[in-house]
Amino acid sequence: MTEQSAPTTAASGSTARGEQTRQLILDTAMRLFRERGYARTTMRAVAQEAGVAVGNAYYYFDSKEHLVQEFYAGTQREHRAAADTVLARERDFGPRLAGVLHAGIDVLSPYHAFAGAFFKTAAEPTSPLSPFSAESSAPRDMSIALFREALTGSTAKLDAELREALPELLWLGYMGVVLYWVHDRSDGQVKTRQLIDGVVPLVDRLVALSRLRVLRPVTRQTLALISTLRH
Amino acid sequence: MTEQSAPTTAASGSTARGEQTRQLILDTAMRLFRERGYARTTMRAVAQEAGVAVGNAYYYFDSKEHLVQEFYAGTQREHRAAADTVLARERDFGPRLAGVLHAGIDVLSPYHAFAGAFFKTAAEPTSPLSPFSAESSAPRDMSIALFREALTGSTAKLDAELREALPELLWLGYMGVVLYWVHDRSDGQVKTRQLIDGVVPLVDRLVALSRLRVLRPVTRQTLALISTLRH
DNA sequence: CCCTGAATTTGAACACGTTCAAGAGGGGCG
DNA sequence: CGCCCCTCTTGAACGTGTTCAAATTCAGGG
Repeated sequence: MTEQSAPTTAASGSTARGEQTRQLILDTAMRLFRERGYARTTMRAVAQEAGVAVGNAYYYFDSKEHLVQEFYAGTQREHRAAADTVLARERDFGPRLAGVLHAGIDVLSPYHAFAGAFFKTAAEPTSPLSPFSAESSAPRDMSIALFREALTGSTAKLDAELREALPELLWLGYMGVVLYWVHDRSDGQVKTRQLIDGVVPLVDRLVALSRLRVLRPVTRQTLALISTLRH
Repeated sequence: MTEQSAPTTAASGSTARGEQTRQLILDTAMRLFRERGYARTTMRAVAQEAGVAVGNAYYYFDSKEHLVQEFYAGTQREHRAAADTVLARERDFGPRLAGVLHAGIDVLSPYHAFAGAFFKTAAEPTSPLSPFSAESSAPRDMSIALFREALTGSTAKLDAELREALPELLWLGYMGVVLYWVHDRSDGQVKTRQLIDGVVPLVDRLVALSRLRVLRPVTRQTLALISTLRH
């Protein structure tokens, strides 16, 4: 229930004329995506079920894929909310990280069937929907902030430089987890849960080890490489 | 100019009747993909330029995306060939790995402009074109074999268990490099080269360090996790 | 030389995402 | 009230990937 970035505020009941129509179309589309999957949901069906003309849907959304972008933003907000309850409770880095990761998958769960299509659009670099694109920087930054919070709010001790760079790496790892989840055909996507529970202690231990003398050069080199690649 | 996997051999001039047509369509499509990009190449244009009816293209290829799969298989063969010259020369693990990775990007280079579309189809888990799908297991296994060769043909000393599991991890890392390359907008994709040159020494060092007492538990845990996730 | 069955080829037709010119509604202003 | 202008709505039309029943080609047997 947080604010949108749109120019209209949600404070009063009377926003721009078409706001209700927009929401109706979006809700209808999301329902059909869940019921029929992405590919088998036609824009004509969305329009018909919402009781508007097909062109009207295109007045509010640039394309069918942009409907998915709204989904992306929505789950992002839910992820934040779900993670916050865990972050308020835990202090250790491991459980905090696990909590954020599990919360992300929790939120995505109802959409597993059509999440493939979601990732399909996300993978195309020219698409504004790519999680790496400039257009997605807002939700991406919010997601990275979540991992930063998991780290800085914890009792973990680590190098200042690593502390700065790690959140983005954790987000990248999260993208990997989501990729695994999308391909995960196990019952209730149990394997993804196992992946999280197995990988978190490893990350936790490696972060602790990074201060060791033998691993210092590796840490340094890694951070240097990242800063090179970032321009 | 290596052999195809098709049942017909290329030795005599008389293969199945339509083999030439098939190749003509494929070559035309690849040329148009390079010239105009994937999205702006219509199947009608491919058919017209190849001098056949549009339905004929669908007789040989199940879909437009399946034309991309042929591209995938083709570059796989070229990758093998390009990597072999490096692997015949080098003995150290680092240079061997770097050679294989650079060879892969070398082969892909001419297609950078339309590689986005390639990755788009590759990301969808339900698609047979996904590098993780059962249908792509042949090229995937060939690619993994390439990394196994880079490792086993080297002088690197490492745990037997790790030696067994590492090639697949290296292939996974290679997928990551390709993903980075697809998004790489730097001139001539220099940054991808920097990524390879920066990451290879790190991997090399970590593999060496994996035998150290402090890192043994981490290695063990990692390998255990992988075997859990593989069923 | 014709006949038969399979391989190949054709192009009109279909469903879908998307566009766009045209209109409807409705509020502010003279 | 009349006029204007901006927001919103419409649905026919376009271009695309794909399908399919029909036509064509061809090798080999009779």
